[in-house]
Amino acid sequence: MPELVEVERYRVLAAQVAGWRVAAVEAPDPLVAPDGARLGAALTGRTAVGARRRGKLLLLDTSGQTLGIRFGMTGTLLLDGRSAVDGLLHAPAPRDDRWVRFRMRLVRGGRARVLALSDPRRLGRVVLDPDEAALGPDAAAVRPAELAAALGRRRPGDLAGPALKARLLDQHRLAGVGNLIADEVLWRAGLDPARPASGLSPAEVRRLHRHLRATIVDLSRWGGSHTGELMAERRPGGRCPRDGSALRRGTVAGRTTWWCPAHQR
DNA sequence: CCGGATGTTCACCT
DNA sequence: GAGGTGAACATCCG
Repeated sequence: MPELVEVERYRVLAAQVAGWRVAAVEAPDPLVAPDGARLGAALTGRTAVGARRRGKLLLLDTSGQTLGIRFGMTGTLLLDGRSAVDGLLHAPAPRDDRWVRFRMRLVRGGRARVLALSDPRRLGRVVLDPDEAALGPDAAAVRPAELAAALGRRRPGDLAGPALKARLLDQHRLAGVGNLIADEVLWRAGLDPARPASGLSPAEVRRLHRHLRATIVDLSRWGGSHTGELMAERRPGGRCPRDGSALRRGTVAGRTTWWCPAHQR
């Protein structure tokens, strides 16, 4: 379920344990939390300091090392058994205890809280000191010049080059945009997902930037990546909410992509 | 039973 | 080296 919009909610949730001391760590799934023993040893006894986010990566700083959580497609963060996205979920509700792949008990003044990762599909990852520098600028705060840089410049002799959507999804260049946000942004900006990214005019880059930022604000307010205007039409027979054209479905950058052939150019 | 899924990574092409 | 494609990961859902 998580793209940047969801992970930001997780960050707010995780920030609640700032000042609490880690009393115990459970990492029973070696796929999701490789080297769980080292994780426990590093974190136990440390105090949580604060929570940050870069793209889809959640970072929990402690008095020792930093805990990094990636949520994959179906991961959800729980605090005391409750999710930050309860009632807004598109993915299965985190009701099943079998889906808890990582759990941390924190204490302060005789009270205890539990921060946990629920992830049915087990594509999430829990690691120590993740490489934050490998991620591009955060999409929620990206500036126009940074977006232009992320799209890349046309090199002499290049006729085509990578697709616009592929660049938006490339976490090394721009962090936080996932498949649903990408389609929503491109639909709003009236840009064809398969267009060469380096072929955008300066005016188109500014338009894309404006819609990227506005989309993230809107989806955050409305409740998640799946609350976009295009979302309801991502189905056979779906029509463009703007002009009523039949939407197209295809594969761009290896992901299922929906777009309006009439107004996305 | 089958197809698809909000992500990342890797092998293998061109 | 750069991009694209497809598979893999493992599980649930419609």
